[in-house]
Amino acid sequence: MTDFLPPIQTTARDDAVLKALAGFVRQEALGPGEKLPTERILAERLKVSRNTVREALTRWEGLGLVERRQGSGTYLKAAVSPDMLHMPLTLAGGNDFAGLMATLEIRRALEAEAAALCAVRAGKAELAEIERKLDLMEEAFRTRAGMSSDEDWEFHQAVFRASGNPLFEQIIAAMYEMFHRFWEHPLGVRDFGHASFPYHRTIFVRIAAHDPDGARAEALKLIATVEDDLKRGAANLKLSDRR
Amino acid sequence: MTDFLPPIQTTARDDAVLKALAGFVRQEALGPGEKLPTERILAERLKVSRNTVREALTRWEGLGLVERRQGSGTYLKAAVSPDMLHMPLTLAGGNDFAGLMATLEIRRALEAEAAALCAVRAGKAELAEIERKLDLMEEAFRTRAGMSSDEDWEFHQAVFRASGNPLFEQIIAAMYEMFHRFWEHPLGVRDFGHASFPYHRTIFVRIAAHDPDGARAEALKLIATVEDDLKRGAANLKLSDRR
DNA sequence: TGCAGAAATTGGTTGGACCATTGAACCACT
DNA sequence: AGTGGTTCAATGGTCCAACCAATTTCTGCA
Repeated sequence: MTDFLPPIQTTARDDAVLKALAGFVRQEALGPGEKLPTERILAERLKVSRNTVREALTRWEGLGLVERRQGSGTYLKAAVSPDMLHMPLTLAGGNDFAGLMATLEIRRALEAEAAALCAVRAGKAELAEIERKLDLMEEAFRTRAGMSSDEDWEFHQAVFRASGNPLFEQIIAAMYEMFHRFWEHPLGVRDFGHASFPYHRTIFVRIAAHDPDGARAEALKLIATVEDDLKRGAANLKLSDRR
Repeated sequence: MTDFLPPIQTTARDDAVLKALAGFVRQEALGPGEKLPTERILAERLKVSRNTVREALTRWEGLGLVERRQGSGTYLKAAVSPDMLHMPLTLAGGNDFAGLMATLEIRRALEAEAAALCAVRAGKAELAEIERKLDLMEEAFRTRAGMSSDEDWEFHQAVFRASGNPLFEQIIAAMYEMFHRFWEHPLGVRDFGHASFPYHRTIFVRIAAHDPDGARAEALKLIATVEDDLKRGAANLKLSDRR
């Protein structure tokens, strides 16, 4: 009675185009930045309409795999392989306080884990790079008497990169815009992020000591201070104006 | 000299179409499942070609915002607002052992944080739902004498859902396929995931006790056992056949 | 040689046409 | 009444041919 019949698949033109194109990219060993055939040529070779090719490429463009430049051509933006994992995340109302807190929670998760991994895996070169970013950040903090979002971000990026897992950097990079939209306009809180400053060095110390649990704990403390700042800012301005 | 001039928008037809459509959806208060105007009507109303409308809708379809059914219409799949944050992530090369370990590290990060958030936020209803899934999983474990990936997954999903942050569930859902590609063929390890079984209940206990740090620690233990299983499996079969 | 303008290339858009699928209305038969 | 088949309009999917707009390349003059 409850027999499960999966729906059959009849036609999937543009998907087939994408699969063929992925195979082509793989065979030609095309990397990021390289140009792939023009839409007209693809349409002719694949025996489909140029319109169909465009729909397929639009999909890839939406996924950030490819960049189209009018008059020039279509270029790869990222490595593409047949077995790729696509994660289109959509956060409704990305402009309000709740949306920012949601992304911050993701950041806390990743930041803690990346710091812990970093403590296990970072070699001398990675540690030196992280410390260099840390020095730059502290220097900027002294001269300009406050947190500098750029240098701060570069420090965190260095940690993510040294985690040895490219996924961390990718995910966090995708959220960069979201974070910085508020970093630049920190809800009217003076000295926003000020409280998080000391934890940058403590994180580094725990990483350098190859103490994953300690690094994780310090990272959690850092995000907690940022979260407190945000909550304070949200309390200051009543936020009733935002839709 | 370094004046930052935002690039002017000379032509951005399909983006404009999407913005207009988002405004329309908002004004008409359309929710998931509802049908939006046909491509022909949209083309006529917006004074653009139907092809342009199609490209715009293809973008939304790729983002999972919309579903097209030939002969029927185009339907909303998720809430859509003009200020939405899209984070299309594409993770390459998830088919080898290193790729799986990389995703597992992401999962550890999210699982730990979600459990902690859950301990803070989960109400009676959410706790009951999680325990229900837990009971189902333990029942399946007893009757079939082994871990059941479906019931196991549903338990974790319930935790993510109760975290109160939709991003967790989205990210983890996108990785579901990747995890299960190996779950089903567990590298020749007998009783794969067996060691992780007891931690499911300990996680729940810590969540129910509203102990975020405890829940986080238990979640970390659970993932650690899975990681050990994987490493054991990778050591068993030499893995030299996988590209 | 250097460079401005012409020409070719390439993605973006348009309008129109036809196909494949869907779903509702209708009809015939039981 | 209900079952099944047919018709038909609506809708997304594909195709074609042309033109527009941005970019690149070529060409010829100074």
